[in-house]
Amino acid sequence: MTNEIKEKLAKNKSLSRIERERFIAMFKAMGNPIRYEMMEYMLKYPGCNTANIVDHLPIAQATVSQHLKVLKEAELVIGEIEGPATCYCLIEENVKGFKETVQKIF
Amino acid sequence: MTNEIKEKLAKNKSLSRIERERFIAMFKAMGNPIRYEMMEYMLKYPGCNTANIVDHLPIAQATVSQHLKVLKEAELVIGEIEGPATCYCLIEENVKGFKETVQKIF
DNA sequence: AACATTTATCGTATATTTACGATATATATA
DNA sequence: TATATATATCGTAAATATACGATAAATGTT
Repeated sequence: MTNEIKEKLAKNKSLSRIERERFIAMFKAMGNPIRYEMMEYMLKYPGCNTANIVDHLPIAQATVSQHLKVLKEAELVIGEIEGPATCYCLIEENVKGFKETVQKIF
Repeated sequence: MTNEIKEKLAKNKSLSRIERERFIAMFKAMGNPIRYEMMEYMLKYPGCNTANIVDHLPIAQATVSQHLKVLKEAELVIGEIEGPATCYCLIEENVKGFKETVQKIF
């Protein structure tokens, strides 16, 4: 089987209900300017903490925390407790998976 | 200049404010299960009309029309009037552009 | 011109999202 | 143990999204 055919088959492989829901939740999570900015910030400053993000954005700390929760629930981002602070990073594997799925779909 | 370097530069090229807003609007538009389903349906049945989409979904015609408006405003979809009906298609160029941008970002 | 068909828009109810201040929680330090 | 610091959660107000039925608008047909 040629690689071309393999690729076509791969492109046709549809997502399970769960995968699909997670994929859509990722779109939704990134479809907000504040959260999009957060993603970019974490890409640029991996391991940044909540305070860093708050300083970088024009919204209150409580709101930042809420947006972080959305990104965490979408499994795009992980927060690791480090002392009294929480350090945030993109979940590279999942971001990669998201990007791959975007290529397959549409 | 090697292709590798060209690619890296391309990856660093950031979006203008307008491009960025459009990109985020696309995420938002696709971050809804009904609209996501519509996109898939149009991919499968390019040129389908509103009635086809209504038949395929569990929501009222008015709501379908509203969701179509969102996809149109996000420039992901175009509707061409054909007699009394409107035929819908993905805007392939923009979908392609979206996919490319997703690769560049994150 | 009257009527049927198809889609968009209007008005509106409900749900969800977004934002904030206040407060709770959790950890580090004095 | 008390205090300071960092973050999450709660309660809530306001904005936006989602859904519907009713109706308008646009086109094709008789």
